[in-house]
Amino acid sequence: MSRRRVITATVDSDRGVFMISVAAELAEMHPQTLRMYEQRGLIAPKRSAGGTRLYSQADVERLRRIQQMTAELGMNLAGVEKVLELEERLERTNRRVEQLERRAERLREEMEARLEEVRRSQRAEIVRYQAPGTALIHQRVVPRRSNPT
Amino acid sequence: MSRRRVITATVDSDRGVFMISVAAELAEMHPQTLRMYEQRGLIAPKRSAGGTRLYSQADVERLRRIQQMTAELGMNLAGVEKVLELEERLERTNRRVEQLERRAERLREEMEARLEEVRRSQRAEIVRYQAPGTALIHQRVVPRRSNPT
DNA sequence: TTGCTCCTCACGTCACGTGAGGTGGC
DNA sequence: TTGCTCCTCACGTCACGTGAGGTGGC
Repeated sequence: MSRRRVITATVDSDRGVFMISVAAELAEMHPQTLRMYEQRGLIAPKRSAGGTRLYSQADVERLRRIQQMTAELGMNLAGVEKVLELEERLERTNRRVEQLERRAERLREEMEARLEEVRRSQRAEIVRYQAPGTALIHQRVVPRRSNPT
Repeated sequence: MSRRRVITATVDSDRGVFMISVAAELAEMHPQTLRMYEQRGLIAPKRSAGGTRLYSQADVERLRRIQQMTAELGMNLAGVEKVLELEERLERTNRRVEQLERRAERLREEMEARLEEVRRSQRAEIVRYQAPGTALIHQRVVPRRSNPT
């Protein structure tokens, strides 16, 4: 039985919490590689007051994505940069598609509702115009007690 | 004055028309590089019956795109491959956005038209239902010659 | 024959990763 | 003091481009 305790901490994914050795281990990279990536502008960790790099959860995830592209796909850093940019653009566009689809659905429903409303008011108008006719008939056939004018 | 004649030929952009030396010159690449790219699966020119590579206009454009990524951006071929794939996906998504926008506009117009149609038919109904009312009034105020029932 | 094509092999260059080496502050 | 951090420099490896070298068919 292991005596190791597992501690789960919930922190803002953008908050710098890991020093370079930890971030490197989490991303399965050499610490020096992380420094190099920063110099190349691929990653921008926070810094402590003393100048120590502090990587956030989001930073580590980005590093793992980079690691995947370089190690598994064999891409160089210029390619990684371009791909990260394109993926971001693609994600934005995908969100736009979803937004448009939702909007179209809402528009359709709204229009349906308005059509229904118009139809209902039309029926109401028909009733209103029938009612005076009926009232007239009643007036003529059955004399009411109170009769104005 | 130059005696060089400029000939403009219009051909299917997917038809193989350039031999490797011409394609290489148009793409500003070394012929050997084109052979390498083919081996790597980045480009797939047609072949003549004798086995000579025949590059289409589309092939040349693709080569120029690759040239831009490798020479200008310094990307390696793994990155080029990934970027080409992502750009294709992005383009498809962009077309989808345009399609959705057009569809939404058409839907809006169509719904507007239907609403208008319902309103018009409603007005028609009102007129039709007012008419008998008016007739009743006339019946009461001015006795008609022919009176059914 | 000339100039292209095809192919394979090999080498130079450059990017990238990583290790060494020296420094400084919890 | 130990173990981390910071930095710069340098070297090994590998991908890529390109040249050489030999072949064959319009």
